[in-house]
Amino acid sequence: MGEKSIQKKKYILETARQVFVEKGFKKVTMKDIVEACNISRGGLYLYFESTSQIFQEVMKLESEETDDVFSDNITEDATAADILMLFLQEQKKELLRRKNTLTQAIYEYYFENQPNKKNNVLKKQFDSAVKIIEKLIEIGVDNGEFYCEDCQGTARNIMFVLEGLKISAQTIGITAETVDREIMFILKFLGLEAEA
Amino acid sequence: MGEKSIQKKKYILETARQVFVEKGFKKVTMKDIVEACNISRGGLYLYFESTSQIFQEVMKLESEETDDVFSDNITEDATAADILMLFLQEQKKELLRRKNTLTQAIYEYYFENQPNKKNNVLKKQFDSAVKIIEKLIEIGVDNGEFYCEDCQGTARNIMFVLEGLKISAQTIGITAETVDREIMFILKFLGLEAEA
Amino acid sequence: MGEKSIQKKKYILETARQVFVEKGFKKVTMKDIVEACNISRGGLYLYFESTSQIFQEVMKLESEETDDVFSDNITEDATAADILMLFLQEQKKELLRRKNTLTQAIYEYYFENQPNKKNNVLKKQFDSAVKIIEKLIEIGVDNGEFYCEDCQGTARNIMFVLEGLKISAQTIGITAETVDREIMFILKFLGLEAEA
Amino acid sequence: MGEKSIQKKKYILETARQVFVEKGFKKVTMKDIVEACNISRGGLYLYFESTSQIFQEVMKLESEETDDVFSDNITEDATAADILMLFLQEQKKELLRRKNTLTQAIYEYYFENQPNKKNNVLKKQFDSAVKIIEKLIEIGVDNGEFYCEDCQGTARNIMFVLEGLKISAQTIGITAETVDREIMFILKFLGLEAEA
DNA sequence: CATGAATGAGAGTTCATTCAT
DNA sequence: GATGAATGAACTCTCATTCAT
Repeated sequence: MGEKSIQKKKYILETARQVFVEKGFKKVTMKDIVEACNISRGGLYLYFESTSQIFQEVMKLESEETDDVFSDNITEDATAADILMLFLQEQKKELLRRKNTLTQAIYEYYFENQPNKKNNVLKKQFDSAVKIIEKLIEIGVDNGEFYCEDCQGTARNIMFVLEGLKISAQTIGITAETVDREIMFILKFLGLEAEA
Repeated sequence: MGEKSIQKKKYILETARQVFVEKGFKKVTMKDIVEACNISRGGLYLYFESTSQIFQEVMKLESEETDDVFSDNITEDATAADILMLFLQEQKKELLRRKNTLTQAIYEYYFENQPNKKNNVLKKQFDSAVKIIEKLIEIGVDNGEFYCEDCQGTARNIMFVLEGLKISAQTIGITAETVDREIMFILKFLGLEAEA
Repeated sequence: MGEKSIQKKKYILETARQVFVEKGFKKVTMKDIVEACNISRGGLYLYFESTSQIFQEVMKLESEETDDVFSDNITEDATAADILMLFLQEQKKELLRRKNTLTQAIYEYYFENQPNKKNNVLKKQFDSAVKIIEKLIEIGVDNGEFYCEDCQGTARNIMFVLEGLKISAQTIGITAETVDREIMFILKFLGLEAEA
Repeated sequence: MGEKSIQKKKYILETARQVFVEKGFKKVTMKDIVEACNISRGGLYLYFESTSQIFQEVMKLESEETDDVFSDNITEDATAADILMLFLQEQKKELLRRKNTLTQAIYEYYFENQPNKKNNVLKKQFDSAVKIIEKLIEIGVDNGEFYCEDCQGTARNIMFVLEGLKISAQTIGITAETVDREIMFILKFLGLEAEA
């Protein structure tokens, strides 16, 4: 596959991403993507053979690009509390962003694909996030910033709360206040008197 | 509509429920339901005019039938802790039941319908659950069973954790241990040394 | 068939008439009529077996009821010119009445049924109208009211003009002025200086 | 759309025309046309989206092709009477042609579309025909061929008679004699002793 | 590589007609 | 007589997928 092909493939994935953002996963058809990309019907099949495959590659691209909220924004002398706060604010932004989110599509995709299967990417992301938060809390505890008896349990709890907020955002709707309240609840639990 | 019609309508709803359990909401077609019910194409349209309408009535039936976990099972001398425990165990059972659950279908339905709209039933259920748990905790605190500074915040937090577990069960998969750990985390937070 | 049955049949025909007025002939379904009559689906079949049959009976009823514009309204001492004028004014009213007319339905019905067949009722009506007008003109000529060389030809011509106006009313639309102009044209041809 | 597409579109329109000729407008389905054209169900939708659209284009094609009876057949030294006669004979041919006529379909189409609306093509054709005939009569009068007091009125009258004959041909049936008689009536009115 | 015409399966929906009650 | 539930055929329309160019 030449350079040009790679470019085109990337173009298709980026355009398709937008389609998934707008329609979720299940309702997207090859035709939708063809039309969004302004390419020929047959053309799409040269690169991909199903919406499932396209969506998988969209998610892959997404995770490659989003990667490191942390490494990008963290200064030398940031405290654990700073970093945790940064992470939570990042999540808040994501939660409240109604558009430009793949959230629904990802949920729909995982509804019918591979829950419990090995290499469930979503699970890996979840677990890795738990680990990072755990470490962070441990550091905070060591520094005397936080108070926490069960760092891993707390990290896991935080992640489930975030998941709960995420799905609620898509189904019952949540406001900035709701998120702030949950964030403050978490921080207070860690012994911080937070002002979100 | 006669008695017989009512029976048939109920039969269709129960059969359709199973279809939604198996395929979620978006992918279900009128044809799927017709075939599952073993009735004629036109027959279904005598009772319902769209999968959306059917699904709404399925949810309604569901909520009517599930209604009162509490009132049914609570004895005179149950403590607040007993009742909370009962509630959490009930949730656990629901969470782990992979089959026979409308969860995915409900999420899919709300993905494309009425988030943020008035009379979002899901939201009402969520809010009412928060209130019940809040009351329960207050009673527990008054009785000296629990320790809790922010009853409402805690109730809300519990519900978001449960939501997080619910969606996780459908996407990344969860085990009984995961649920138990979260339940214990909650109980410990309320000052109970729990044995799940 | 009892008295009650006859009443019901008449009720159905009158209600169906309205349906044909609104939708023409081809697009009317048995269901339309059932719903308009507020009777049961099976019930209609006890009396009629197709929209065609119903329409035929509607037309029959119509012609029985409309019968005699002439006999009803003509005074003893009316002149031929008076009567002709009365007839033409009657036609004008009918032509301009956009609603409550079976015209379209009748045309549609005859489009697919029996043109050229014996007992084409429409043809009989046309021919009989020509004859009446012819007689009228003859009387007028004898009385010195009209001038006319070819009474039958003129009568026929008048009827074709009226047909032309009738179909034009349904397709290109006509105004009262258009009708008046044509009536005046006819009258002038007969030697009358008409004020429509 | 390539040359081939244009050819195919034309092929569909020509085939569809035949279907409309046979069944009128209202009863024609996309399926009828698909089958007549011997193409696939979806194929037709690549070119047209409804029977209405197809019919409109059929009429357009028809009018483009029929256009100029006059310009094609009129010699240098033709008199007004010659031309009028030619026109009337042309109409006669059309009137008596029972098959291969769109007449019924056109009537049905206009029954449910745009009577009285702006750009009612049928109305424009009618009005333009009136104008042409009027001019023709004026020329004839100037040349001493015709006698006529109200050229416009006469032209309009001729057109309504022709309309009357046209609809009568479709509903009660007419013979060549009937048409001839009407043509002679018209010619005599203009002062010509005609031999149809 | 790329196009887009073409196919045909399949979903939605409506109705004429029948038939048990 | 009367009802209206039920059936199944027929129609509309959309798409995944293929294939000649």
